[in-house]
Amino acid sequence: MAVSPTKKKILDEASKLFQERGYLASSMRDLAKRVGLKASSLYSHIGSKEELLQKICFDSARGYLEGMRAIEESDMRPTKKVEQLILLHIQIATTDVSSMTIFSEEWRHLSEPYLQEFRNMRRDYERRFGRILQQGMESGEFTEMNVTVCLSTIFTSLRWLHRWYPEKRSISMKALEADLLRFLMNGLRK
Amino acid sequence: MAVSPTKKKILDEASKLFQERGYLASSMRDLAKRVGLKASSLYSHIGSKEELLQKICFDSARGYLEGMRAIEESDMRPTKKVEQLILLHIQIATTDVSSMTIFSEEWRHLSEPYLQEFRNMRRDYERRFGRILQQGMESGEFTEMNVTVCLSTIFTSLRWLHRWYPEKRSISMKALEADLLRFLMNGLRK
DNA sequence: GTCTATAACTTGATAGAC
DNA sequence: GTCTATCAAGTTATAGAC
Repeated sequence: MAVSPTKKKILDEASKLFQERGYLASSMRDLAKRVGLKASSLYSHIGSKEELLQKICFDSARGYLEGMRAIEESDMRPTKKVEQLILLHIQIATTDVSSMTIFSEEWRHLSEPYLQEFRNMRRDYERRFGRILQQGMESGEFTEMNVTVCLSTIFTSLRWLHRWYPEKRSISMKALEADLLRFLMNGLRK
Repeated sequence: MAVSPTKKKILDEASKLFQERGYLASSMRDLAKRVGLKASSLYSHIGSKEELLQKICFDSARGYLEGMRAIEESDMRPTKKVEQLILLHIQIATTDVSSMTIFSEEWRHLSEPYLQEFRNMRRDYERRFGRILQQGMESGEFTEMNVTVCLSTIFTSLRWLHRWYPEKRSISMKALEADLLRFLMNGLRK
């Protein structure tokens, strides 16, 4: 299971490169240059360009799903669960910026059957998130509204983090998290 | 200023194609096939592939900026202004789905000097939107929080519309707009 | 493992006949 | 205006020497 240092470097640089330019606009020559190799040498460590995208996408997906399971199994109120889920997204976005971007936007360049598999995992996650929102509405903690609207709004608004974060550090991380969490929880309340 | 029917068809199909697959993943041969021509024939009507992207991006930008100006010039309260801006976004997203997507995500494939110009227009729009939010906080209509956080959250959450809308029609357009508006205005209130 | 060389293919765009 | 033919450049990936 130990990953060689070169392979790790390739994966790290690929994450950054795909984030900056997008998967399609990133060539294996660009990647090799950043790693300090010729393009052909990359293939001693990896099988293909898409394999890199697959690894990034599915590793990220695993992170979300594990976090979701831990929260589901707890006996918190829906309000607290949603708070924890939002904090999970924020934490992933701020600790692993490049993967988050790729996970959010580049996954559609996966080929089958990976594309289908990714979509399934995503839908599973969304359904489980939606179920918690539903519970919160039924228990009267949240205002009644279309679950898909809430869900999509929360997801996409958590997605801007990965664009914004690497740039400005004028506002402290803690303050940012607090304001974002407050805005979204505010949106749900009665 | 009249655009020939063929040119219009090329623009329309380009919008749809770029939205579905992304700008880079769309080839001129794909586009030609949809239009019902050979790739080389496209160049009797347009100058280049990027010219299509430019037109889509800047036409969209114009729509937002015009809407912004009308709202700025009115004498509504900040709350009402923000409501109107959100409705403007919803309206653009639901009437011109493909352009909205490209405007949101594909603009970065513009080359200079268009890229710089686009960024400037975007920043201008964001600043003006931010100023209204600031006014609302100062007047006590909105809760005090980081303006960039509000702004980015509102923008990106309005952006999911263009992914969601073409698919599901189970919820009526009016209900959707109402819930989304409510969620976001809720997020701002004290 | 890394390199050079290259295969096999796709891309945007052009030339020139009709 | 549309076509066929083609160019020039770029792509992922492989072969084989070292």
